[in-house]
Amino acid sequence: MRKTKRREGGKTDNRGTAGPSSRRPVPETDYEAVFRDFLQARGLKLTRERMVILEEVFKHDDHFDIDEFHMKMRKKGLKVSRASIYRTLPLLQECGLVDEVKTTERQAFYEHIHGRRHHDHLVCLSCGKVMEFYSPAIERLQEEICRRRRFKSLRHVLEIQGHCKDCA
Amino acid sequence: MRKTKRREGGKTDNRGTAGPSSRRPVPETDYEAVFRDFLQARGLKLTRERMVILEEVFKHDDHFDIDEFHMKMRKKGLKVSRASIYRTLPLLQECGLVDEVKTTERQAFYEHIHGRRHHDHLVCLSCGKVMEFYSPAIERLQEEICRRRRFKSLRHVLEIQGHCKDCA
DNA sequence: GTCGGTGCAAACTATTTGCAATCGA
DNA sequence: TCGATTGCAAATAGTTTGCACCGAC
Repeated sequence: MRKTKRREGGKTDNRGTAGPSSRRPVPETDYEAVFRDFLQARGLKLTRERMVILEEVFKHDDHFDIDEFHMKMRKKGLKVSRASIYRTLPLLQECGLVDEVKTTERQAFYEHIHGRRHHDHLVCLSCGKVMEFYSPAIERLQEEICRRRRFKSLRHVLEIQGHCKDCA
Repeated sequence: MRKTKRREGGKTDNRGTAGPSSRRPVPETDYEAVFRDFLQARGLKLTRERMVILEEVFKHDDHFDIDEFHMKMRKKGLKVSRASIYRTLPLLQECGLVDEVKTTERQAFYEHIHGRRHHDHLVCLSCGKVMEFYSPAIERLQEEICRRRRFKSLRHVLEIQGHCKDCA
C-alpha cells in the first residue's frame, strides 16, 4: 500500500454531463468548452487522454490525489498514464478549472473549482475527512490586511487541522 | 543547485543569546532549559548535535528549510548530518520550541516559536519574501467556525500568496 | 506530414530508515 | 557499561523528464 488513504468518496456525477449528442444549444458542458478554448488559444491539442481526465476530474466532488485518481480510472478501464495526469492537471489549473489544494500530507490534492465558490478546509487528523467552510468575514479581514500592507493577494490557503466531532 | 531558494535572510541573532557564561540566575536561555527538560522527561539524551541544532534554530528569526539550514551550519564548520537535523526538528516541535510551516513549496519549512506569538504568513510569489501577520479577529472567527461544527482545532495554516508592494 | 502528446522507465528531490560505530548517562 | 544517537548510504514516495512511437490538426 502506498499511503494513508483519505476518504474514498468521489460521489458519482450528478451535474449535467450531457453527452455531446444531446440538445443543440448546449452540446457540451461549459467546463469542456473552457478547456477546449484554452487548448486552442495555446495551440495545444485536444487529445483523448486530456478529455478523459477532464471528465473524470469533474466527477469528483471533493479532493483527490493523483495516485487515487489514477487507480480509480484504471478500475473503470480508462487507460491514461500517471504521467499524463501529472501533465494535464497543471493545464486544468491554468485555465481555472482546477485548484491544487495544499494539505499537510506530502502529496498534492486537487479539486475542480469550476462553478464552485472559493472555500477553505477543516482537516481531521484522525480520519482524514476534509470539510469545507467559507467565511465572508474572514475573507474580508484578509483583504483588509493585504490592503494595509499593500500586498496584492492572488490566492490563499486556510486549513484548520484538528479532530472532527466523530473523532474527538 | 537544488531548488529555488527563497530569500537569503536569517538576520543574525539579536535576541539575548547570552552565552552560558553570563549572569548567575539565568545560566542558560530558557529554550535550552525547555529542551533539556523535555529530553530528560522522555529519557532521551542531550547530545552535542542536538544542542548545536537547537542553538542554530534560535539564530534564525525567520523560516528556513532543512537543506538551507544544513548548508549554513556546514559553512560555519558545525558538523551535523542532515539525518540528525531531520531527526531533531520533530523533537523540537514536540516540545513546542519549533513549528513546521507549511508553504506552497514542496519541502518543509521551520521556524522557532518559543517566545513568539502564533502568526500567519503573506508570501510573495515573486521574491519569495515571507511576512508575518496576526489577526485576532480572524483567529476568533476560526474558533467560531470550529465551535459551530464541533471541530476541535489543534492548529491552522493561513497563507496568503501574492505580490508584495516591492514586486507589484 | 508535422509537431505536440503519450507511455514507459529512469531520474530527481525531499525525507526516512537500517546498521555499525560512537557517545552520554 | 549499555542502550540511545549518529552518520552514511540505501530505501521510499511523489513527481518530473528523456525518448521513441503515435495521433490530432
